[in-house]
Amino acid sequence: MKPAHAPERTPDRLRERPTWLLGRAAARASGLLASGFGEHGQGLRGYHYRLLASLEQWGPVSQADLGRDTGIDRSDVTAAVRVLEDLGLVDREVDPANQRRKVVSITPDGIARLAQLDAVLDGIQESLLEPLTPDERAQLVGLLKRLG
Amino acid sequence: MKPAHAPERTPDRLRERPTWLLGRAAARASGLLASGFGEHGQGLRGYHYRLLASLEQWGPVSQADLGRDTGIDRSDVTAAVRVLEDLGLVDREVDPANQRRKVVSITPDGIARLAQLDAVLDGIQESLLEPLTPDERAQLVGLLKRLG
DNA sequence: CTGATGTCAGATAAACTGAAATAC
DNA sequence: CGTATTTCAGTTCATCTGACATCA
Repeated sequence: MKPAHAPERTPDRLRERPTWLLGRAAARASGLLASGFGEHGQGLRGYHYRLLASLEQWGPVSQADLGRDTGIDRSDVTAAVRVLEDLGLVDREVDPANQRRKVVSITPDGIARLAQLDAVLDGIQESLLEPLTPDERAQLVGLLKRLG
Repeated sequence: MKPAHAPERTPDRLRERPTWLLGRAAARASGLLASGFGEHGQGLRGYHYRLLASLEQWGPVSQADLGRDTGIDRSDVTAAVRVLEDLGLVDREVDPANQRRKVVSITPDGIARLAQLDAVLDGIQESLLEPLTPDERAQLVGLLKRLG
């Protein structure tokens, strides 16, 4: 009775909406990311990558600053840093000049792992942007940066 | 002792990554969406909007098809449709030709509500895309569509 | 029997909230 | 005292998984 389900019946109200398109693209990216990190990331997730990237670039900082730099809530930084510490990817010590602070720094293992994760991300990025030419990719990046 | 926290210390590894930029933009969009729908949506969320939009455009369908059209899992369709039904925005009846199916259709109230939500989304879209010119917005939409 | 459908119960990842202890 | 830091516990939203009874 019922005709076969049409493959593309996304409502027009969504089709052209930037909010929707952004959500779809981000969902695809995060799907790729989850499976990529699942295979090669050994339990690490987006939060961990962000923290390692920040530590590698900016050097040791307190957890609170780490949260500000990466846009991760302090309470979530706590848990993620503990994971990284247990894996030996970061060190953490109390700041002698301020006993409240715990200064986090990346270890050589952490730097190596960051490089691996970066390679994983390169692959993800490639498959995500595969439909676009290099020029278009740069265009997209430029436009997205302006939205920040 | 410690210098004031620099405002922009997003790691370079993230700054230029489409995956990251997409995530940030989508997060901003969904934040705007949550607050916009919170104020004017009377408890409705993204799922409900998507379902109403699909029903309005394509007419009555089974819940399973509704899920396929909107990219919502059928288990989530169940809950969302129940909410819409309780609000009188959709009707639901068992398909007489196929007792498994429940055919969902949008009501006049649902159509009116959809129009309201659409207006809310217009506002959200405007504040999200405010930094871009009309040409750039169209460019962005075009590029994002190609990623699907 | 196979397969589609609707439903439920629960898990997940990312983000946020509120409260507390500690140190400045 | 007021404020910053870390931590814990709990919550939200969107998404997904697995199981199950029903019916074609």
